[in-house]
Amino acid sequence: MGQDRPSADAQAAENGGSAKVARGPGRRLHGAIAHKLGTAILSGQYAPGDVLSGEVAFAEELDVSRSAYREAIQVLTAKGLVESRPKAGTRVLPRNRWNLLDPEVLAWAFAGEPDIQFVRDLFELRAIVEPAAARLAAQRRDRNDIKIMKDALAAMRRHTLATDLGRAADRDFHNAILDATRNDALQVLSASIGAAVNWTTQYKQRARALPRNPIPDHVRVFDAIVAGDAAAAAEAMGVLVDLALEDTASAMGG
Amino acid sequence: MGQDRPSADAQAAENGGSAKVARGPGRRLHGAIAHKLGTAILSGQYAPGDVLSGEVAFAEELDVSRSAYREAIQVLTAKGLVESRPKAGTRVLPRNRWNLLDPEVLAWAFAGEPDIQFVRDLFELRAIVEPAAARLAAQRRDRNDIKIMKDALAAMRRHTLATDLGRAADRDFHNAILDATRNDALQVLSASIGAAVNWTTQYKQRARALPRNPIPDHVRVFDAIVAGDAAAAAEAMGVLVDLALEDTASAMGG
DNA sequence: CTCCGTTAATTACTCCGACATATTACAGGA
DNA sequence: TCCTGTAATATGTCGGAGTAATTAACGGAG
Repeated sequence: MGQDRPSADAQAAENGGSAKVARGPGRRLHGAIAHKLGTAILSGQYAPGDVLSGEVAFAEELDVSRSAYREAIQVLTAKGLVESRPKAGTRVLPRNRWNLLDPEVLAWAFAGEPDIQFVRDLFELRAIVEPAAARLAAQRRDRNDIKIMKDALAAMRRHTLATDLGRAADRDFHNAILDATRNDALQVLSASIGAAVNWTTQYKQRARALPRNPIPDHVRVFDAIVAGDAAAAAEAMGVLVDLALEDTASAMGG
Repeated sequence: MGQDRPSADAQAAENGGSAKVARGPGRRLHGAIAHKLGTAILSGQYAPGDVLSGEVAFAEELDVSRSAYREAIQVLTAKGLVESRPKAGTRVLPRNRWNLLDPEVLAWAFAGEPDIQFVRDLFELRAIVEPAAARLAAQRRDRNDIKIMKDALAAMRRHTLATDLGRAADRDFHNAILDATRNDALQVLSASIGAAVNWTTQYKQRARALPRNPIPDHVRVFDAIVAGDAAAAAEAMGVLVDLALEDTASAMGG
């Protein structure tokens, strides 16, 4: 919820010199510049160690003021993508300095062709975190958590996962589980990964036949959490993650 | 490594009006402003929903230019702490929008009195992630990984954990494990959490008698990884995390 | 010839003042 | 009461000037 989806703007290449940044609605100019540069870095267009052109040159090339350009650079710096030093210029940092779990960085990473290896890493992390979250949720959920999950599950039954409403219900269900863990750090982490991973499924085809009805698997997780059975909840969630992995793997042809 | 430790500048309060920002060496002005505001937000000095004074007013109050102030705000915006809209002003976002796993945000969170609940959340997350990392490391480590871990372990034996060199060796050991997982996302996550958690142990007293010799427990992890025994590696790492938890709990009086 | 201190050039950093834009709030009319 | 248009206000963007810091070149001493 609230996560801005990556807009694949691969058509913005080669305008023949005037590389003006495209600012969508509600997006400030410096935000658009950050998006442009961020996707360029994440896509490997700029490699770690590369130095960007000087402020004046680059700002002029993008046809924006130096202020806007600098504010964009501050954003990239805040996310660990680049580092600026007087005389040395602004250079792209090594990949292990990047805040790969930052929601915006994840969005940039999936704006273009997602890196297979990175997707694998994220799924691996998800397979570690999500079952543990379900385990905690089973131990700490209260009546209110259960009600929210129940409603979300009912909504999932009404609308299929191929619809927006269905996917929203799916998100609500998983968010309810995260809320029930009573762990802010886990919540933030899982929400970011979940959003990013879901983008991969939408990447190739949006509405295609799902491999199998996901409702029963969700119900298993729900029942285990309601029963307070931590082990069963973790196991059932593991199945759910594996299912999503298969789905994504087939969608990406891996 | 490379993680800047939070500098507890609690003395910077109440200067009687001239709230000039203190910029340490190597820290730009906008970075100092971001640090000041970031710690203020993380410490609860500004609550979610609060609106900051206008740009001109606040910049003047801090005795900095509007440009520098704005660049600092962009940093905070990039980390999900605040949101600025024309006419509405800049307001602090709800806590679940904060990028709590951002290294700088973690540093800000631990710059003052760390929130007990948040520390508990981080340890919980660590207890989930670290054993899993050890499991993967046991499956994927190569000869080079083992050599680095071995050297770090030897350094840990020479210098105790009470020394800087000893702690550096400890970091090297754990970083080597993370490298061996071959998972960038896991690496970034665990490095952030590990750094933050270590700050808590240094918070109260720096060099005090450790509850017990940590070397044997580290050796158990090392041996399991060398042997490629995933289950044993995860179990041994779990012990290590629990040990750190006890250590921190006693240090914080919980 | 090597090493070290000095100098100079380049680059980001900071400041300033003005204008543009978006959003809210208010007032007026249907 | 609700809707619409208008005005006020704070952020957003711009261009330029001057400062500070760091690197690299240079020159002299050993």
